[in-house]
Amino acid sequence: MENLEKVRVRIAPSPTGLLHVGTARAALYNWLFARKNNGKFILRIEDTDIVRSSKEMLTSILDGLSWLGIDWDEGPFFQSERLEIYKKYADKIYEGGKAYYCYCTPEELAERRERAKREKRDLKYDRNCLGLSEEEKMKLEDEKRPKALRFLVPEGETSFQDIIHGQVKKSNEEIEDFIIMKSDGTPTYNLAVVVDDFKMGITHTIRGDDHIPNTPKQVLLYKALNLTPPKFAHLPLILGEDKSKLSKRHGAISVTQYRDEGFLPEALFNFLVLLGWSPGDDREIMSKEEILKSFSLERISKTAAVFDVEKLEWMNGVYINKLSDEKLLDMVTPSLLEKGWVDRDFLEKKREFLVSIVSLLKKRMRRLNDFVRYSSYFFNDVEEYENKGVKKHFKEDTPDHIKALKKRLEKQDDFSQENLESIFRDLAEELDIKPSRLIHPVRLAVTGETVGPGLFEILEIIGKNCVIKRLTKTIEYIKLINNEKNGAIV
RNA sequence: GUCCCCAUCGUCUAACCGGUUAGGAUACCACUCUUUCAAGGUGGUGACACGGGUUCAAAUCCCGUUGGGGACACCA
Repeated sequence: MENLEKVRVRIAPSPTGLLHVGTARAALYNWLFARKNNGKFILRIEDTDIVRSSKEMLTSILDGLSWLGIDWDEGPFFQSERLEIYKKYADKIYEGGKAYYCYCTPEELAERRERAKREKRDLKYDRNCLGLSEEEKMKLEDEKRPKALRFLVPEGETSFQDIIHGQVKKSNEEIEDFIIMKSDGTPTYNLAVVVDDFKMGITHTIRGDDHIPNTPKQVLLYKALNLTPPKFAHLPLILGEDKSKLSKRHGAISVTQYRDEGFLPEALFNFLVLLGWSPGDDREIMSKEEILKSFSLERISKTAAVFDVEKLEWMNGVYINKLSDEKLLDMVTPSLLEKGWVDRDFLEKKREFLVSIVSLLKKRMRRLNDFVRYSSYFFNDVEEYENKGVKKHFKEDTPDHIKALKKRLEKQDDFSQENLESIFRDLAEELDIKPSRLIHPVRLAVTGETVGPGLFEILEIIGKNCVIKRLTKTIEYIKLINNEKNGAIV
């Protein structure tokens, strides 16, 4: 309703790095806005910096978006394939007398900027080449000096209306004559976005806060070309724990990295959306459909948000627990294969066994990789016992207890957890010890660890043969350390 | 050095155009459950940056201070 014209938005990543979570979130908001308004979401690759762009990064971006469940209606378009178009518009600006050639070399400019900085002066371009006489220009042309095209910033003030921030104003005196065409004939970012956003019919430019200082420049270009700018919405930045803009030095920043670390796309999607937006009520765990239903640009906050991995982990745990055991098993299967704990044949024949492990471990998983961390003893022999557990639970009389237990278990055909529990408790009573004096040593014997799921459930899954084997091994082990202890005393 | 943006628990946030014991989530702590660790359940600690206005009434509107962040490339 709010727009008579069809909404068209875009995400325009540059393939000079992996898909940053900030870019991903901007993509999300754009996508949500497009879907919400029945509009189009366009993917454009800003690869005019040929040197720094790479194919791998492009793949990472495309994969990351797809993985998150963000699909695009048009594109990907590549700016590197549209160079003639920018040239045409640059010429138009030049012919209109709104731009001039600059023969200063990048080195000269950098030097001047450095000096300005040292002398604590403003580092704006000094319009050196604007005042060039015809002769001077001819001379430079004869020398075949490379030239860049600079936009001639007019006097006055430039402002724009931002959906999130309201009106933003800037005096043109603060804007330097920025370059729109580099000397190699490629456009500069500010020209390229303007031309592309116009050519692609973009109605709303939704992007990071860090672009606010660029926006007046772009508005100026729209004006110079006699075009109507799109509506702008500048998103708050995502910060690292130290409150500075999230970047490489904060560690994990790319979507693919989170994928590889065992996060679910639904969880990351949900988490990212809530970083800077809320539905207005207390809901947090929200499906894509729910989010879509309540999403609006107006509810996006202005304040930068710290990326809190702990909360992401919690949310991921919630999503993991929503999965069925079967589905979750499928998701952790690759890591089991990779570890070499199972093979194809095993997967097929022992599916029930695997599902029961998943069901046991699911509640304590926060990432998919937690599964292999917690499940080793279901697939491998226990090679060593946790040290502090040995001290605490392997006592002088423990071998006798375990021996007695082993004797009873050997007679059992029913290895159900209920039956196991009564065996343990009965025996403990007969031995006149607390059940825990039996439970803890056995857990350590069978898993090598002091913590984990309920013991009887573990025993049921591991099965009689294996449990007996491990108990036998433990009896020998404790005898050995007991002898050593006694030997040392004598 | 210049310009711009922002300001509610440690963190993410709610409180529609001024009236709330400032709500939720996470994290943390306690209790509970219990064979351990989690999960679950219950409870708790914890915030309107400061100073001026405007108003009967300000977290909310205005101004300033402070603080934080961002941008000032022939990168995007």
